[in-house]
Amino acid sequence: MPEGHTIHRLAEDHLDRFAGWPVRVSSPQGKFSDSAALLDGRVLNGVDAHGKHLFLDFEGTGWIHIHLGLFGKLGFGTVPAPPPTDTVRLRLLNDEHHADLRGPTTCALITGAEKRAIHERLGPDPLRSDDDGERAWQRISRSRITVAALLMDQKVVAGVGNVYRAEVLFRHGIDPYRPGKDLTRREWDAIWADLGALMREGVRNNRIDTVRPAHLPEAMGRPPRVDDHGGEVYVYRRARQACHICGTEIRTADLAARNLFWCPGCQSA
DNA sequence: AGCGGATGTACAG
DNA sequence: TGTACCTCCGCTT
Repeated sequence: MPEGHTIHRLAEDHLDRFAGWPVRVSSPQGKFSDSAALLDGRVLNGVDAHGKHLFLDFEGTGWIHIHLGLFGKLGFGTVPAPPPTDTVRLRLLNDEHHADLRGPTTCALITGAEKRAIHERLGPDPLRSDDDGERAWQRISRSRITVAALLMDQKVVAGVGNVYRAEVLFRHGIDPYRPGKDLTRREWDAIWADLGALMREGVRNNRIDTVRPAHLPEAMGRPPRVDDHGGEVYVYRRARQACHICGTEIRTADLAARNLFWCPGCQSA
């Protein structure tokens, strides 16, 4: 259940467990069998992550491109690996570890050129150290689209999903329906910096917490909810409950087929 | 047992 | 804008 922090964490986890050595590659479910046969026994050279896209570099063969979509999961374990169930799209295995991929939107063997094309259609990622928010600002500041929709558009910012969207707009007191062009440069710079900090914390903890880093107002110290997703949040999935800061009922609405959450008391147009 | 949802995206019209 | 796709989990019967 992935936003960008999950993918960057998975990249690190693959690097730690599999890089530098030959990897046994298989597709128990069958949908990736042809590519798995080409990859089996090759050395994993490195990994990359951009937004919600994960890339694994196999010596002399190409990249495995993984996108988890809404349901995809990657699970790690030690050896001996249990018999794979019939939903395991991809299994990686070495002398110490295994990794099972289930339910991804994408699991494909691609070339370097194809990988470059994917990077080109993604916006800057708050977790990629060479990226900055400038390109995103160019689009946001000229757009009549709502900031809530812009934040979810991976061509504008890569890696933000429904939880970080809701939480970052809450933290900065911005009504989700405000058009991008009505954001100030100062507001955007603060959002971009905060996304970087929150998402780095997300990579470290492997979950989304929006209590820390606590460079926002003291009032934010009130006890937040531990959501089903396992993190501490202020508005995400808190519809009709009282805002932890002002007591107003948290609202929810459908926006582009996703559930939006915000506090009408704290977030202004 | 069967349903509805869920941290997502792509495509059709 | 609607729909299809991938899987799992928790709730209802």
